[in-house]
Formats: sequence, structure tokens, C-alpha cells
Amino acid sequence: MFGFKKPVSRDKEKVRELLERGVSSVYPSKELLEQRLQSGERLTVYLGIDPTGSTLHLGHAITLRKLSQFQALGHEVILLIGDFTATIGDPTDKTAARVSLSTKEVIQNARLYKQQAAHLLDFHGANKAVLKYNSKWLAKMSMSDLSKLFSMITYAQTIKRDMFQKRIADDKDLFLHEFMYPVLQGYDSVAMDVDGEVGGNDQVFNMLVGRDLMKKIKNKEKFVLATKLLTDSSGKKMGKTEGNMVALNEDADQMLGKIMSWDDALIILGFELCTGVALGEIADLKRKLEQGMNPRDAKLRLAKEIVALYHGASVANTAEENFEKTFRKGEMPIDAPRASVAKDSLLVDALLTAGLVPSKSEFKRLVASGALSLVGGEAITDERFVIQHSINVRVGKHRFIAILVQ
RNA sequence: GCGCAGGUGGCGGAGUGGUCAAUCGCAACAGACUGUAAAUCUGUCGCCCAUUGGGCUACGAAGGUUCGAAUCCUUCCCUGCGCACCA
Repeated sequence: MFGFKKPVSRDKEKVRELLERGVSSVYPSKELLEQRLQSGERLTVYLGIDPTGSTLHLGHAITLRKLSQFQALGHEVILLIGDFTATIGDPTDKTAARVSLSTKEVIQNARLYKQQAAHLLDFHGANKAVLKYNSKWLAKMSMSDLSKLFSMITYAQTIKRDMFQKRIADDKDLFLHEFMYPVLQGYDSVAMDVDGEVGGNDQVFNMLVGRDLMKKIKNKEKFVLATKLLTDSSGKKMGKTEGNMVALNEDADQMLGKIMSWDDALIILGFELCTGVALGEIADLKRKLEQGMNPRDAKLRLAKEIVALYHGASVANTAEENFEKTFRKGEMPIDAPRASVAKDSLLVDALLTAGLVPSKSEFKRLVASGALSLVGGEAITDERFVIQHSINVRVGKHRFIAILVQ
């Protein structure tokens, strides 16, 4: 567009951070990418996200952060919303075929994604991130375009993918349109004529198809940078489908609480992948942990760092206080739900209408197992507990309610 | 279209006339232990009433057989697999 190129930083430290931090693999190689980064050339790099849900989570944040490192160096970054590919469904890591989304859902999700990504990517500055939608080119492809594209990828290439192999081995369905997915994602690279792509470790296969197509169609060496995944103790992805994700738009208390309940083994990885804490400092922390530092404190620091990224430092502090209060000391959190009832009502009914307890049977079970107590006081052992004056009740560890007598 | 195998609780998956609200595993919830964890151990895990106990609703849907059905029969719907659709 413009006749001159914006300057690109070759800051050694930043480049090293980009190449090392949270990186799982680089194609063709780390060294070659480093050369390009040091060449002064302004690269175009993209990250693709399929708008399959309404929220981004910490897993997305890892790759977004990586992309933002390119942006910080002055490279052109593109956040690609896979609105078209989302309607197909990426077979990655799915044991069963994913249900296709409607166009309407996809568009809505995409809008929310940009808002959330804005925490990590700059959409306004001098070198602003560009938002693109792959329906723009994919939806327009004709039969013959498609056929031409597909003629460049062989069956063997596609079928060797782990996930497909697993599905076949398990006798699960494998639909033809799922073979399209990697090819279409690969074509994104061609359509945008990028120099490189960033993605999670689970996307390597798809990203390499793009690398292959770039070579064949544009005779260009697209680099691929795969980040490590944030996996929980069982090796499962912290992803939304798995249900243990921390959403970027989650409120501070919840976010902090969720991170605190992570396995200790995730602490160091969490620092590396989810925060901007210097690598040297992280190594330091690792040493301290090995020497017997209470992991709780390290984890709390991690949780605060992350919450601060999305909610600001002061909110993170409040969240910490709240957390200490409720979990360590067993006091009421500031934002506990409230309910007002008439004098002499039964506690069961109050909790039931407040939705704190799903059924009377469940209430009784909780009482029997000693899960109910007055905040800061003794346990409630009577199923027919009558509310005579305002009380604060705790259900299990996490649920609190302030009951006010009118 | 024909043949075969299936459809069970959030999921996976037992059960094939009564002892089934339904083995077991996962997930979830609670308790113990801790560091707020994780791991582990223990308990719970359809709804409602009750003190033991009882009632209601549930095993794809609707009917039927039976004293009694998740289990047998009929029809229908759905899913998977195979064969075919050029005869």
C-alpha cells in the first residue's frame, strides 16, 4: 500500500524470547527463522482461530501472545477468524466429528473474539493487527479451484495424520469433509500470502499443509512456529471442550480460583506460557520451588500475574484478598449472593430458591455429609433448620450465601 | 431398498421377565488429609415425602402380552455396519 516499509526491530533479547519462550517446534528450523528475523525484512505472520465458542481461553492466549511478540518487533500480524473453516469443524483431537456451526453463531463468536483478543494484540497502534475472515476467499472457491487445490495434496499425506489414524483404528466415522479441513486451512496461507504462521502444537499438521501449499503454489518457504500447549496433569488440553478452561473474560475471582486449583506441576509452564514474567525470573522461581518454597505462594503469584493481564493489577489484588478470605480463612467473599426470606422459613427452601442447591434430596445429602455450616460458626446438622435471624451460610467449600430475614 | 447390529442415567458401558432407580469406570458433589491445591482415602450421586419405610417418574417413541417388563411381542423413529441401487 505504502511505498516504504516500516522499520523492524532486531533486538536480540526480544528475538530470543520470541524463538524460545513457550515454543515447541519451528519449521523449517529455529535457526532459519532467526536468520529471517535478523534480516530486517518485515514479515507477515498470522494466527488462525476458529470461532467455535463465544470465549477465548488461556490456551488461545498463548498463541495470541506469541503473535503479539511478532507485532512488537514491528512485523505485520494477522488474526484470522476461521469463520468458514469453523463451519466444517477441525477434526483435531476430537474422537467424534464435531457438529457444524451455523453461520450466524460463527459471526457472533468472531465479534466477541476480537474484543477478547484486544487484551493481547494491538488493533489500534501504528502497526496494528489486521483481522481477516477466511470465508472471504474460501466461500468463493469454485469447484475447479477446489479440485486444483486438492490435486496438490495426496491421500497418503492426509491420512497419516494421527487423529485420522486413531479414528480409523477406533472404528469411528471419518467424513470426507474432514479431509478438507487441513487443505483449506493450508490455503489460508496462500490466500493471504503470509511468511509465517503461529499456532498451538496440536495445529502442526494443519500448519504444515499450508507450508506445503505455499511451496507448491508460491514457491515460498512459509515458516511455522508451534507453541507448547498448556496441559493439565493428565496431559489433557486446557481447552473449552474439556471443560477445565480459564476463559479470558471470566471474572477475576473465578479466574484466580481456577488457576489456584491447577496442579502444581503447571506452575512453571504457566509462567512461561501465560505471563510476561522474565524467563530468568522464572528459572529462579523454579529453583526456589525445588529448594522447598511453598508452591502455594508461587501459584498465587502466577494467578495474580494472569488476572492482572486481563483485569488490571488492582482488581487482581482484590481477587487475591477475596480468595484468602474465603478459602484460607473461611470467611464470606465480598460478592456472595444474598437472599431475603421471611422469619421462620426453612433453610432448605431458602437455598433451593436461591439455586444454591439443586433439590431437597441433595440438600439432605449435604447436611448428612457435614457440608453445611454457618460462616465462622458450627456445622448445620438439622435438615429442618429454621431461619430465625439473618445468617451467613456456607455450602461446601465454594458456595456462600447471606440470608437476610425481613 | 434388503440384511445385520444397536438405541440404558452428564459421558462410556453392564444388565436380556421379578432381588433394577438399574453392576462398573469417568466426570461431578461432599468429607478427611493439605498449602486454597494436586494425588490419595471415604461417602454421595433421579425426584418427592418419611424414623425403619413409602410414593412417583425413568432404560429411543407408542401400543400390547404378563400378577410383574429396561428385559418378551407389534408398529414407528433414529444410529452404525454390510450388500445393493447399472438386473
